[in-house]
Amino acid sequence: MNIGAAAKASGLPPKTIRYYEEIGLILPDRRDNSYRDYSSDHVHKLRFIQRARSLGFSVEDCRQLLSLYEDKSRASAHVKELAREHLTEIERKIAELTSMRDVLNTLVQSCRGDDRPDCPIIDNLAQH
Amino acid sequence: MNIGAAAKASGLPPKTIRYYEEIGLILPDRRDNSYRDYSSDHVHKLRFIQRARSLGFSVEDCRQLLSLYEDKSRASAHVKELAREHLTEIERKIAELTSMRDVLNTLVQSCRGDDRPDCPIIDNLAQH
DNA sequence: CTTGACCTTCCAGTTACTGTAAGCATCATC
DNA sequence: GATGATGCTTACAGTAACTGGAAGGTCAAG
Repeated sequence: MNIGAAAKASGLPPKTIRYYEEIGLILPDRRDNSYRDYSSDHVHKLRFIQRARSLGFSVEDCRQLLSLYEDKSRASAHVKELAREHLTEIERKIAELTSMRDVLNTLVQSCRGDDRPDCPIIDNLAQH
Repeated sequence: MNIGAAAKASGLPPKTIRYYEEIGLILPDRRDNSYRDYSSDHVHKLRFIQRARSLGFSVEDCRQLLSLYEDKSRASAHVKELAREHLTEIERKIAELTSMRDVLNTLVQSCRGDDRPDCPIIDNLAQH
């Protein structure tokens, strides 16, 4: 399967798939014309990565997850540990963004937003 | 004031302050010995930026905000608009992360996490 | 006069791609 | 067989916002 077809099948852009090859994540075969050749197993793994990425796992996490996926005898505790660390990190980000949102919301609410120059948002930034 | 002192006063690392000079955000004076020299106004602006960055504004947003801050006659509507766009973006990110968290949470809950190989987390990544 | 802290510049690395350009390969059509 | 449209190849540059490190100049204290 050419890279274009693999892209459609996996939901990833060709550029991204080439990038994954460059960093040694998914290494396709090559045809005589030097075209990349993706098997259904390759595509399966690409989709695996696509899904993990959509859950916010880093590419290095994906590498780990793939190798855990390959290792049919590994303990599920290992996977769970990775997922839980990631979950913790996501929760940290949510908390950070939520706190930003609350402050910003308050500031935006308090600004009249008319043609006059006085602005509680700028004032707040300036005073701290 | 040397960069080290400006760093302490603004809460930003010296490296970051140099970077802000490099991109033309805060341009300090120079002494004869080529040391950077920060006035209290410079430090004030550095703190302004630090605060805006901590609310998640991009560096380019900070540039805009600084120029709005400088322009004493600009309409507050202009500032509010910028803040509201940023707020929208933050809310989008929160929604995205929350959805990731929910899925991950479910998966982590459903995985026993023992020494056996079967793992709903990996299964979920693989099946999609 | 030396030591240590602080300053300088410059270059490379980070994350995960994305854009662009120059140039083959393939395929459908005439 | 020629042609034009895709699709493929590589290689290089750019993104955001720093951060780390190396090599070397400056300054105050002892």
